[in-house]
Amino acid sequence: MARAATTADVFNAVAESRRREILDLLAVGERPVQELVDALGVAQPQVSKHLRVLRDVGLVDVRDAGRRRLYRVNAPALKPVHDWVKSFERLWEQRFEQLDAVLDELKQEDRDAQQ
Amino acid sequence: MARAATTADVFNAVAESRRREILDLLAVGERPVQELVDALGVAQPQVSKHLRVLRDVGLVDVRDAGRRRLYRVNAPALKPVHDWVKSFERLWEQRFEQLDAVLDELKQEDRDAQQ
DNA sequence: ACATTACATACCGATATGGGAATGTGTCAA
DNA sequence: TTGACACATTCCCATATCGGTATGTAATGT
Repeated sequence: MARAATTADVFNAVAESRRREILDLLAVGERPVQELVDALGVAQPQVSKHLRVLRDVGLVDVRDAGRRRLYRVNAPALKPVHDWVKSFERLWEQRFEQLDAVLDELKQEDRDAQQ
Repeated sequence: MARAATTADVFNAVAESRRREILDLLAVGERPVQELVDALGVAQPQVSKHLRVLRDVGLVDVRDAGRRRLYRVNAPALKPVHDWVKSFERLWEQRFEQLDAVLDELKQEDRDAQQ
């Protein structure tokens, strides 16, 4: 065995920053490949390959329009990521509350010290 | 150039399913390495290496306890992922609303047909 | 028909990655 | 002190992945 296949799932597809950039651009609306190439400053084959990965995991859909191909985000495919991360939300809110408590305490001590 | 370094950021750290499993286990509470090894059924060195990656991106903290090392989640490190995904929330809710609308429409047609 | 445009795919090379096995390091127990 | 235990690190290997370049393919324009 060796490295596990990574482009096979949404988490890995999204792990690549270029692909996140692509999704960010498509979040605004449908776009042809060339626009993405221009916006990203990346060579066309690279963009097509990233789009291929995104398509394979269902993160984007395509539509033919003459000799261009219009890509768009399929947002619901991100739900697994959202749900997983959300399960930790409680934990970090807890953390921030604790931090707030500590800060309040420090302020209080500060006031006490000044009297 | 070649492949980009991937373990360097939170998105990639979390892209590996084993590491997500580790975080899930640690979400419950602090645990020594051996417990993770048992729970995951993975060899100890592999677990230690995954923990190393998680530590490097700040997703977990360690605490020495005798000859054991207790790991715990540092949830706030997940916020960048949460925030990014959340920016797409609006899009998929929109999608679901559209789906609901279509379903309602179909139901209506169904009722109409039965009359 | 031919050139051009818009994409996709194939191929190549460099490198990062994960698993396995072996080894190193520090701590506790007898 | 010696052995056992808990964990980290190192080395090796197979492979996936990314970028770059070249090529294939389909649609449009002349």
